[in-house]
Amino acid sequence: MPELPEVEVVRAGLAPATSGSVITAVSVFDDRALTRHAAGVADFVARLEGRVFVDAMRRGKFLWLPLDDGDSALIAHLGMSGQMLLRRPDAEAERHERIRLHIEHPQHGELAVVFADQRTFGSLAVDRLVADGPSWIPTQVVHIARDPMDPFFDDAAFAQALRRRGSAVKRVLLDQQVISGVGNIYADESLWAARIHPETPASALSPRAVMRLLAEIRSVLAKALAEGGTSFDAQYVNVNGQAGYFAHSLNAYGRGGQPCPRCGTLIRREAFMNRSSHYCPQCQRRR
DNA sequence: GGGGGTTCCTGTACGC
DNA sequence: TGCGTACAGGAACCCC
Repeated sequence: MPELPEVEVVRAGLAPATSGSVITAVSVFDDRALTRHAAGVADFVARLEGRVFVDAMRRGKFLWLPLDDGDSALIAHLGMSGQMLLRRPDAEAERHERIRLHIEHPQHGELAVVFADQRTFGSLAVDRLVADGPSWIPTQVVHIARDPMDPFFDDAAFAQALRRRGSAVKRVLLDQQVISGVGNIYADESLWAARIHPETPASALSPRAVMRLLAEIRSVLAKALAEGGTSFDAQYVNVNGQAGYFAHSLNAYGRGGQPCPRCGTLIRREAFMNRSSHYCPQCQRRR
């Protein structure tokens, strides 16, 4: 499932091929892939064809490629199963291909940027850029908090936000308006590393525990990024269709019934927010 | 505005 | 073999 490390791998993979490329043609095969683009397919195509990508940016799980008009960008959210793939221009259609952008790069020549998405929770859109402090971000990303790898992430504001919330700390970690980029996998892994029970009220955490948690979030995300992200199946791959290796390094997520790598107690899996939480009942005591 | 539940979607795994 | 069902979960949306 694409969380921050997976989206960053995709961004970094796209950047060298897309930056400086002119968009020569756009094909939309399934308009459900444009749920974030309210103006529809024709408008989406018209706003892209003939434009040049100038960069590749990311905040949390949102990815965007600013355009040369200076005030808009192609944005992408991969949802559960979205993929951005770089293909030869004549490559056969992917199984769940929804949109294909034909681009031409001054050095690399013609390429296809393919947006494929099995569960159709992902979407592309062309969005307007607005100023956000020193940077420019799409309007659809304005409400998303900075992610913990962002140099402008405010540790003190994060701690304050947790103090104000009585919800389970895991629920708060998944709130992209408090901290972005963390999803179910890395929330479970970070809480395991920080020895915090996922149902602990955020406001009950000591300042020291909050800082320990934030440090573990950063550590887990950095390790996952270094290993190319987490792949369980073909759902997450980089722009070349290759899987990441971090699934081999998971300590809690997906390990229900297996021994905790730290103490040997069996990892517990519980329903939580219409999904699953994985934690060690010994290391992560409920307060 | 915080809190918590529901909804969207499709492929896979599993039980009968 | 075939059918039905549970499950995976990001984020918008809703009501309290």
